[in-house]
Amino acid sequence: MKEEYRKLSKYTGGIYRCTQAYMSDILKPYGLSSASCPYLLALYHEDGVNQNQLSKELSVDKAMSARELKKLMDQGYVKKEVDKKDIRAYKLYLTEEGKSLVPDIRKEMINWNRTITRGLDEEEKDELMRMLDVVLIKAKQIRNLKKDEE
Amino acid sequence: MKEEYRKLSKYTGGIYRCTQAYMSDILKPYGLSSASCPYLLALYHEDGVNQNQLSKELSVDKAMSARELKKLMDQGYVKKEVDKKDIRAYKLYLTEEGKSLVPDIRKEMINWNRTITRGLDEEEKDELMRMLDVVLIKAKQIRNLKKDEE
DNA sequence: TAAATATAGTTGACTTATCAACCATATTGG
DNA sequence: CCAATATGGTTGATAAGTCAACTATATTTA
Repeated sequence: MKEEYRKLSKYTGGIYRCTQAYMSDILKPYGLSSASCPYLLALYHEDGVNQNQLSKELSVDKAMSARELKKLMDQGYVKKEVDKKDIRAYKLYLTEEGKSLVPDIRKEMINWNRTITRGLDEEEKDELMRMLDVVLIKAKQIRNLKKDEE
Repeated sequence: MKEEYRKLSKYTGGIYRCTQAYMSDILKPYGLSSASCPYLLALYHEDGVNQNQLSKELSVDKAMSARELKKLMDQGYVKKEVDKKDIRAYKLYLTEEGKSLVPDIRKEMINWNRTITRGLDEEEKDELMRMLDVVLIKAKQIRNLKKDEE
């Protein structure tokens, strides 16, 4: 990786921040923020998970999830159910209203991703995703390892 | 990109956040934050730039740069000089103290990047960086375009 | 050259995100 | 079984980052 000592985080951070800025504009008319969007998209595909699982899936702190999910519940897009097998935990679901929002948001997200990856062919995009997946898994592993040391 | 509609920002965001968390621990003994680190590394390579140029290079808002650079100046790691050709602007430099910090930080950053990219061979890493570069350039373009519309 | 516009930097209000401490319940191992 | 430990969720404090409004100087153009 030669001189690329700082670039990985420059790239990931930069792309992420541009994405947030863009989506934040797109989501404003829906009364949604760029931070709440990942929750809607994730719950659309995986019902009934709890906040910790969701936080890990999205690589964010569970405190963040607690607050964002509270907003989404207040807006009526997400509902919680106590998990009968573990009364500390909630099972999370989209409401009908929440579900109806997702297709549009998803389209916008696809559109943005397609736009910023013009310049790569389909095969390269697949490669990029595969490699980012490898890197993210590793990065999360180390982060969790560090937490266990404490 | 099939079903990958949300994943690019999941990956970039996730990798970025893990990196921040890791570097934040590493930098604590130096009295530095993960947010100030990019400035030290960037200035080590490119002296005499101004805050706007630096902000663009790092894909952050200039307000962020103003505040982080102020901290670094208070700590004695960065100094400003009024640009004689444009008295609105400052030219930014690392102090000797600032310069002496960089090699260690850089080593840590390289080490982290090497660790999270284990699983990719050298050729793949180069490919990854090249593709992320293409994507970031595009993402920044659109972001700037949007600003001009306003 | 004067007016219009653009650019550099700062600040206040706000969003996004983390960490640490905490409560309550679950799980594990003596 | 029960003590120790782990896990799910919440909250307060704080860091990271954006946006919009502003001041001051530069640049463009009519």
